[in-house]
Amino acid sequence: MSENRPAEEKAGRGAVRTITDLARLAGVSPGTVSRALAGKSLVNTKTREKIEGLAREHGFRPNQMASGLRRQKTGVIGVVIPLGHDTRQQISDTFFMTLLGFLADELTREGYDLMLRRVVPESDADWLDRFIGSGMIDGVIVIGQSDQFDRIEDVADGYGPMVVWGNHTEGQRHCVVGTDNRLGGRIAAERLIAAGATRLAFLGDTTAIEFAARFAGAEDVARRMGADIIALPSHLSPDRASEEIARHLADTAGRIDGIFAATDTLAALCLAVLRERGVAVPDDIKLIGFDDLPIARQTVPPLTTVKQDIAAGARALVDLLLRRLAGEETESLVLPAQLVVRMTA
Amino acid sequence: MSENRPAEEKAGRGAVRTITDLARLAGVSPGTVSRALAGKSLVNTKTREKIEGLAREHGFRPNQMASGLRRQKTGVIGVVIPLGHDTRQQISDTFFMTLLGFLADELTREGYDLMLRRVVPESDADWLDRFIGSGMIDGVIVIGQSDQFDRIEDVADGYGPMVVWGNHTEGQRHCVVGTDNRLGGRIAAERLIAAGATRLAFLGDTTAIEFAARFAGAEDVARRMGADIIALPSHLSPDRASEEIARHLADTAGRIDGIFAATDTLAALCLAVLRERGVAVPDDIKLIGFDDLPIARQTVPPLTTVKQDIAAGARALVDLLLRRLAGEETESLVLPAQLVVRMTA
DNA sequence: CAAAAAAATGCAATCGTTTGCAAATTGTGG
DNA sequence: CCACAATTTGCAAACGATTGCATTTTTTTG
Repeated sequence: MSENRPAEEKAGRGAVRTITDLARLAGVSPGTVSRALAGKSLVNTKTREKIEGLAREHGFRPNQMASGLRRQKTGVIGVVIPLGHDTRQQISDTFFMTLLGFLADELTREGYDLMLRRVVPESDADWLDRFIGSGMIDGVIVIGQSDQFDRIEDVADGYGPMVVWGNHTEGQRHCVVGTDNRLGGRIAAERLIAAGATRLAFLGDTTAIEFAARFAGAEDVARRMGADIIALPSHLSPDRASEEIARHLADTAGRIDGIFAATDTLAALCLAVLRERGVAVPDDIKLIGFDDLPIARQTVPPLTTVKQDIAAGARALVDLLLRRLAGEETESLVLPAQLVVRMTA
Repeated sequence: MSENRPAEEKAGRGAVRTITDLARLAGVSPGTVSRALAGKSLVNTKTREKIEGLAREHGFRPNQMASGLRRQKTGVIGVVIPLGHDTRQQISDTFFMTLLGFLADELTREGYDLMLRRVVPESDADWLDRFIGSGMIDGVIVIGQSDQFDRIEDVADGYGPMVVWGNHTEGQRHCVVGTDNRLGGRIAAERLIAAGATRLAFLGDTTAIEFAARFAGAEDVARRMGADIIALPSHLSPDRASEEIARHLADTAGRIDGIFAATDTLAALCLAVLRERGVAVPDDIKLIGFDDLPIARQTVPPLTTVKQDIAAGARALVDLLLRRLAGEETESLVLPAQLVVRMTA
């Protein structure tokens, strides 16, 4: 398998590793090879073809590190997921993972690679600067503000190519893409009330800023419509959430008739607990989720929910980031939330 | 905010960007700064502290690209998901995403960064060599062999630091970590038959090698126990799978009484379709899944399934890769599959 | 066909860090 | 106080690709 290569293979001591090796083979200078491979117009067509042929034949690809160093750009976008509260398992949260999948698609399509980093801000206050300062990435997408709003704001002042998925707050300085959580909260509460509920509960951790906004939206409507609403804090990871939900439902038994869950995952869990307790949905308690993940369609009964357009979100994140990389100033983008009526409310 | 820095800030024309800038500030040579920051023992303790102090003060971090170039290692591990058949949406497949999450954890713990790449081998035959040859990664983890077994074998001959998640085949040359799919298939079929089923169906695309092995295992048992088994091909993405399952169930109505779904996702979908058709599970048809994803606990009734230990898989992938990076030869690792009995079989 | 313009190529510096080797500094023992 | 060893430092050459500028080659044109 190594004997069927002609002499130059041995002369070059094995494979063609650098642009200089290839230049030697082609009988030109390294500069010309570089230009040929980069598709620049300054190279004679015949020379270029010869070089491209040799490159293909020897499976040569220019070293991205060296290229990156010289050009001061890497072709890599960093994607970072800060695990603020609720450390464990958040990275496998379906919503984030779906968003990540779409981001991978979009970035690939634009010719960028994706460097994924999962950080725990509590034990690593420096997480964002470190990533940015590493010199490995041309820009960064932060998935979820978690409880790191202030730190992100700080960084945004001195670093342009950053876009964040999360909640938009009046007057903030970093560029954010996200669903209108407050609107979503209003939509959810309106639906619950329209379905006949009057004593509402919000299920989720309101220290997370996105969830706080959803809760606030629901409160707006409850107040306006003369309904009650209470917050039932809960973690996101299924194992912990299950117990917490069970406890909440036991504590509030008979005192609530409508639940707005912060995510579909929580709603599905809640549905299971309600079933165990023999509570009929939607007859005894109405239930509405958030996100419209695939699971919403598969619960029994299928989940009424507030849809976030994840694909559109990913597209927007990448689009805005590229614009910022090009030096443009960009505004934040707030995506609409949309009611999806199924069977639980 | 820019006026409260002492004079040297202006002298350096803004921030401290390179090791040379910092050297100037500290009054030493770049080499010394490099050694100090790398924690080498050849530096005087006092000098080191001074340099570290300045670095912290100015938020300086050495450029990873330059460092990588010089040291010929990047500190980055590539993770690539080939989307062989069933192109669309596979990257958001829950199983892969969960595995990816654990991989991120493990790699971070070992001090590596993770570069994620999603490829479509059909339109890009060169996917693996390109990634490896980019010079951006020290090693690669391939998630899922898809239909790219041969290409992976080819590459394995010439490139050491690669580990693959997937199915183990007798005599293969690349290092693989994966569940014993054939065993899993046997376990599933045994359970279905023990629950009283005799006319079995396997739901899933048997051109994917992992699924083929699961099917083969089930066939082993069916043959031995005198039961029938047929294969019902299906895509993985929920939208397409739903219709396909509906069609299959219509076609085979009354002729099967046990279904082995290739993944929990398919099983959950299947459960929904069965419910729509008014088929009782497990009374009329027994159903068993594969993976033991969170969703298996949340279906109604909860899903009996064959568990893969994803966390252990991720740990093994990283562990083997690091050993290979250190030049060790490593054997493939086959993880056991384990029956989890819930309500559907 | 010579001169000028255009195209193609080569040269060498550069990106920022690391590291082998040499030089300088400090410490030690006689 | 000197010779010599042990520590610290500095110097300069890498790593591999890119690119402004100078130089060659080719083409065009009067």
